[in-house]
Amino acid sequence: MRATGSPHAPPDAEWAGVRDRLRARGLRWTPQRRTLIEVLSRSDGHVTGAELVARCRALDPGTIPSTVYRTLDVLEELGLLSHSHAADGREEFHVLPSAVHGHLHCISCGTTWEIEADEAAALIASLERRRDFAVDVSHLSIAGRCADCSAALDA
Amino acid sequence: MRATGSPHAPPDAEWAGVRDRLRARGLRWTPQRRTLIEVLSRSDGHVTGAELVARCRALDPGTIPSTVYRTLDVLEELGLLSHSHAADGREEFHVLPSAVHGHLHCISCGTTWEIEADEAAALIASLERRRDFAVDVSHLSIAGRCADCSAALDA
DNA sequence: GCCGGTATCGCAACAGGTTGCATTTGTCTG
DNA sequence: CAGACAAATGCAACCTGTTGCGATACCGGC
Repeated sequence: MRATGSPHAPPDAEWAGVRDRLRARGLRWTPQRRTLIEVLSRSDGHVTGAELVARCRALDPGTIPSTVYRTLDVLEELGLLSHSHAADGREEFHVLPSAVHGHLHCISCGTTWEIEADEAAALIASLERRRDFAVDVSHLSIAGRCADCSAALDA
Repeated sequence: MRATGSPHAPPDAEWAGVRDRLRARGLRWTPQRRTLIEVLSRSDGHVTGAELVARCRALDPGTIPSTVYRTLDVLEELGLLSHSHAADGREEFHVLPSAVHGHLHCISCGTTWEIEADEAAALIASLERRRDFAVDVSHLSIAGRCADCSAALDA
């Protein structure tokens, strides 16, 4: 069972093209990158950096963290990934973002939800207009308490 | 030169009362906490955790980081501080928040600005209504590019 | 002014990430 | 297919915080 990703570009095609996309930019296709791509293509939704390192190590015990993090940076530049920070500041990666979106984090239960760009459109427009500030929506991370946790707290 | 803080409660009065506020809760007034309060009373605006540790060490070279961070947690519970995360995930503390507010971080130059709660009111109300999610505005941190950096990038 | 309970401290180990640098290795060219 | 250049890797050290635990020292009560 795998996420289907964006309707326009099937994920497998995306991943299959990575090699050539890298080369086209003068970047290289290495075993370490292959391993990470393999992990990512099986991942869905939100994953922390540490989690990705762990999964790479499962495929290749020789995996070095700094290599993984550097490769993640590269893939983010290619647009295959976006990252934000969870409520505690840890990195959270989002694979194959089919649409630009931000995240909602519950500080009680730790669950994450996506928020679509249009949901934050008013805020973004206001900041753009009043401060000439270009918001990076994909990095937007909002902390708070979800409905369930609020209810539990009242009880 | 020192920030004047909230109009209702002059900062010095706030800091002077900390000792009693701690004791009233069964907490203690220790030399280490005194040092940190001293540092905070001279700080204005946004400070990173590491910066606070460094300033404490300047007053007392024997300062231990974990003690500082634990004390910061305590002071945050008392409402004397709030913290959020900069665009890179590092902790950023805001001293004596006179009003609940979020932050704007430029990913290019690293500058931070405050945004008032009413500026994000539409977003907050919308999340509250549509998702029953209670946003923690003081923890809200928005990354993007400021006017100056956008202009510089075009050139 | 001493005493005892417990909040706090200091320390050491850990966790997640980043950085600088010497070495290795993809990849392009001929 | 060999050679050379630059991109990536591996490694080690570092940075910012966090956590567990035994030792210390606040502080309220007698």
